[in-house]
Amino acid sequence: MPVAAQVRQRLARRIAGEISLSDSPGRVMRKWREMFHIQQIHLAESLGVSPSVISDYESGRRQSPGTKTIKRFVENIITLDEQNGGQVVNAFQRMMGVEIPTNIILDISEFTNGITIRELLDGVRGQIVTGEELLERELLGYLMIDTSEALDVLSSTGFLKLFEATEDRALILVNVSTGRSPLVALKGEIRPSLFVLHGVEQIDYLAIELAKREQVPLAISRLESIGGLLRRLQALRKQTPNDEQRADGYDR
Amino acid sequence: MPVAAQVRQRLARRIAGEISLSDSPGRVMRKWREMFHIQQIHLAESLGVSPSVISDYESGRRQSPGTKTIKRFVENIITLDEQNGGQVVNAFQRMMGVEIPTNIILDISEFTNGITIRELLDGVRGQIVTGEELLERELLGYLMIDTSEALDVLSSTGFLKLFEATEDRALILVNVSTGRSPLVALKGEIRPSLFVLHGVEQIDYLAIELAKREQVPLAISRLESIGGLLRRLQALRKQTPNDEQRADGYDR
DNA sequence: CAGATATTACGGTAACTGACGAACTATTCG
DNA sequence: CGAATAGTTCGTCAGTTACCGTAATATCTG
Repeated sequence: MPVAAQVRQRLARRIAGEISLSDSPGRVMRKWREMFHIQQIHLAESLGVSPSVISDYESGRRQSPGTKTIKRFVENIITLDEQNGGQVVNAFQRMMGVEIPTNIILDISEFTNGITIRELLDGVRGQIVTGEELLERELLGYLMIDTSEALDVLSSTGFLKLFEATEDRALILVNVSTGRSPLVALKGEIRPSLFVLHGVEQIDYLAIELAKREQVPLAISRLESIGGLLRRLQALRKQTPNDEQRADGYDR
Repeated sequence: MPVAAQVRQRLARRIAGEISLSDSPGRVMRKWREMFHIQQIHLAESLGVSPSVISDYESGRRQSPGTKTIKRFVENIITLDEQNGGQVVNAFQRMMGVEIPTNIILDISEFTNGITIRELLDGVRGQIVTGEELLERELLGYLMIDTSEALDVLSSTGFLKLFEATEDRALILVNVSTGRSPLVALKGEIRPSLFVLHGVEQIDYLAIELAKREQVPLAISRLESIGGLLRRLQALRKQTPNDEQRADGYDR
């Protein structure tokens, strides 16, 4: 089996398993649909059903969807992403080796055409703290994680693996208190090209020192909400859509 | 989360995912029930339903079981095994790191109280080919794999990992042609305590040489069918049942 | 081959899924 | 604000699931 198909299958099994074992399958379905940046309408279209059906599942009106439904759901979200250049599947592929619990992942994507650190920071209203000289470096994607959750479930080697998995990408840490804990895990050679902290009141001096010493750009975002951050990241993803695949008049 | 719970969860997700994505969920359910050495009657009892219900699922009368059903099914087979000493879950735990496709696994279990190589060979009517001096070594479990299938899907490092995962255990290879291909993969330090080949007409001279050189006992089984082999292995598993858990008069 | 054990096949029924569509509510943006 | 966009709610209904129980088969084991 080709590698791509294998990754696809592993991811599919993972999602399907999570849905089936959940006490509220609908919530998990929603989580994954959102992780794949797919709207109900587009998913519905792809499944050949009315959008209200998706909403009924996600809201829990249907409490125990059958395997056929789950299978169609999982295969469709993955296929839709693949048709879109595999931005999410490919990003996940890097995570697969790491065994990261998906509940710490708030958002993940590759950029179809890389964007620079400067462009990303402009997009999310981020202020660079250290590493100004690297603003023109290209980012291939980003990963946004829930730091407080991650600190609970990840060991320091877990963080290290996360850093390795985000090589050449931006690691966006939200729900950060001081920034110290994640940054101290920074040891290996392979690391993200950019750290963005969100939700810090008082940034830790050691975090800044470490970022300087380890030569990794560090920025903070002072956006109000995580939702706003997410929306701005979406806008960056969309900047260069894969036009060949778009014949239906929609501009996703 | 304790390690045991994590293994349990990973296995549960895997099974649930496989069921949900299958075109015939019932067949997959049967596969796993059998892998866990649980009878329909006992599973039904544990689920609080009539045995015909299980049969209906497995035979495919119900084509798209709901998540509730899948969840209950998966959790019950795992719990039943755990109540029984975790013979299968623990055996699987060693496989988890290896990422072995489950379709090559025909049977897997730990022995609650180890048995010797001699006892196992007596039980399955096996004839030792080389390694007579090691007949009194203890085996902690066994793994039975479909060799022809394994040769298709496993690389030689895949085999090596399989060998590592069966340290102190018996590796029973069925559908073997000459025994050469699996044995040549034998290189590392960590390896099964016993190879049993089933279905060989003419055992390969190189296989014997390798087993001798690598000091690993090699035996062949001349039993008619794989089914017979499976049944005899069952008998060995049952030899020392975990009596405290048995208050219902059944002798599983 | 008998007798026990395990599994299947199937008719029946209440509850629920899978789907529609129309009306409704948020949210964003010029 | 008003339109556009995204998602929700809900009545409705045909088809299916989830379950039972019983009778009919397999499958072992002595």
